[in-house]
Amino acid sequence: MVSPEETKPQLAHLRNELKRAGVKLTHQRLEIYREVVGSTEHPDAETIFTGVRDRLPTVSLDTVYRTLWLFADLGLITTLGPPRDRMRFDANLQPHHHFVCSKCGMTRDFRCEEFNRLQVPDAVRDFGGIEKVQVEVTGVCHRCTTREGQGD
Amino acid sequence: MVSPEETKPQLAHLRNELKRAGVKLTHQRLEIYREVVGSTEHPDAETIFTGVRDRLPTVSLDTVYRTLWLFADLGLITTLGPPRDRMRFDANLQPHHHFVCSKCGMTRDFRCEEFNRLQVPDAVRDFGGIEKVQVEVTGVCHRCTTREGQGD
DNA sequence: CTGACTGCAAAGGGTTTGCAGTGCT
DNA sequence: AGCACTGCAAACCCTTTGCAGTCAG
Repeated sequence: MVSPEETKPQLAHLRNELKRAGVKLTHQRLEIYREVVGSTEHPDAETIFTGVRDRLPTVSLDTVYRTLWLFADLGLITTLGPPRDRMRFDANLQPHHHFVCSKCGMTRDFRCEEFNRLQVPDAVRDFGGIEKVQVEVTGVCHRCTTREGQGD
Repeated sequence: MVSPEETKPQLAHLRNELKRAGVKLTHQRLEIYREVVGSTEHPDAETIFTGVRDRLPTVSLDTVYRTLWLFADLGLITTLGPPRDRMRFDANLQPHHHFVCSKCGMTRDFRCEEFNRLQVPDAVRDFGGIEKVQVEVTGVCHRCTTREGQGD
């Protein structure tokens, strides 16, 4: 958690972006924003929900979801990993890396010897034992690029 | 899809591993294995389900799930991305990379200038436009390492 | 004031589980 | 023949949606 002082400049950013998007700055949005910005872990909706309950006793979980997605749409936060609506399986046991489409979730393997040899910084070892190092390239696949702009 | 010929040596591997684990090689497991190994995309359970229906007209979706998780437990396949499926949010907009615990899903950011400068192979551009390149380090965090072996 | 926002509750969709019949070893 | 495995259906959990009252601008 971060002290209120530190998040002040970020709150100005929130105010700005919401105004620019033409949406209202509500008490809920303010507190949810403070909660997610103040957390260095990568909270799920429920964690945010629990975290803001002290300050917003009547807030509901679905408002947390709606608000977080609003922030994500405005570019104030991002989501972790590919759009993971379903579990996906991978029979490729060789070292490889991924290209993931941020629109549709399409995932393709590619091989790269250079990436296979990546050395992780020592500090990362403080988190735990390392099993695998994979590069994830995010972008928009050709199909989604083509579809863009024309009526879905 | 891959021709039956190509998957033959892999099937021997399946037979081996199942025997070693003391579980039976059933018709369903064989076909599901062929389906997932024969796919270079990263199919979800439903896709596998549809794919094996021709050969297994009465198979059920839950058997597909059980079988895929069995394979994953035996190390015959892996799953894509972190283990659990709650959506997680990230307020860190700076370029950064992730350490992810494969047991509990705990995710931590780390910064690495060298990783920020990674050049992706040209061939990857054929998949689509590139927005972001992130390194994902998978391992087991200290907490899970400590818990290992002792009764949860 | 007024339209956007919230809270409630119920629906939705992917995944898992309990149970009894089936079939492989 | 025994026992793991499968299919069925219902349960489960996270997430989204429709609606009516509420609040920011």
